Amino acid sequence: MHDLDGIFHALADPTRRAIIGALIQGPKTVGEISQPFDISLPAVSKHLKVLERARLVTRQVRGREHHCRLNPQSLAPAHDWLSFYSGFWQERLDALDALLSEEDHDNDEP
Amino acid sequence: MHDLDGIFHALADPTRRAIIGALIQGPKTVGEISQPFDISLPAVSKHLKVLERARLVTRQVRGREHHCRLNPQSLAPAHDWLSFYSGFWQERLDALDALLSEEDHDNDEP
DNA sequence: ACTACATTTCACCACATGGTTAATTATCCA
DNA sequence: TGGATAATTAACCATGTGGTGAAATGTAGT
Repeated sequence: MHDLDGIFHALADPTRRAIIGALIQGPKTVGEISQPFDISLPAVSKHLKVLERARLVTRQVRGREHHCRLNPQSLAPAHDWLSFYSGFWQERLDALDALLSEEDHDNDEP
Repeated sequence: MHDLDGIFHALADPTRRAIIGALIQGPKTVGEISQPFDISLPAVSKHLKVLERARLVTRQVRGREHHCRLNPQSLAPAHDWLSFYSGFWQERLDALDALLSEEDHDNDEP
C-alpha cells in the first residue's frame, strides 16, 4: 500500500481529523483523547490504530496510560502531493484550456 | 458530510490519484481515462463518480462522449488543512516537547 | 491480595467500497 | 433503419469500515 493511501484514508474521517486537531496542543492519553467524543473507547482505540498505521500519531506507553503524540512531519507526503496538484498548476491549466478551445474554435470555423 | 471527508476519501485510492494525474494534461473521455488501467469500465465509472462528488473532476457530455476535466482548485480545502498541520507547526511543537521534557526532568530530580 | 483504572481485544452488526459481468441507454454513422 | 460505439446502471460478491457491548490485559494504589 502506498503511504498516501494510508495517510489520505486516515484523514478522510472527521473524528480522526478532530483527534489530530486535539493532539496539536500536545500529547494526550487515550482517555483524554476520547473525552470530547460521543463514541465508545474501543471506537477511539480503532481510530488511533488507523492514525498510527499511517504514522500520523505515535504512542508511548507509560504504565497503564498510552500517551499519544502527533507526528506532523508524516503529513509531508500528502502535503507535497497536494502542493503539486493544487493551485500551482492552475494557470498553465487555464492556458491549456484556452489553447484547446481555440483549436475547437478553429475546427468549428474552417 | 464535510467537504474534506469527500476530498480526502477520493484521494485515498491510488487509481483515483492516477486518474487525477492523467487528467492534469487536459480533459479526457472516460474511455481514454480507463485505457491505462487494468480494471473494467464500470469500475472507472465509479471512481469518476467519487471524484465528481468531491468536485475534483467535472464532466461535460458531448454526444456519447463524456469529457472529464480536472478541477484543481477544489483541492484547496485539503491543501489548506494540510498546510495548517504540516511543517508550519513543527518548530513550536518541538519547542513544546522540549519544554515538557524539561518539566519531566525537573520532576525526576527535585 | 484486592480492587479500581486505562486500554485493548473479541465477537458482532449495518453499511460502504471496489471489483465483476450482463443489461441498458444513448449517440453516431452508413 | 440497423449496427457499432461510449458510457451508465443493475445485480451481485468479498472485504473493509465504524460502531457497539462484553471480556481480557495489565498497571496502580491501598
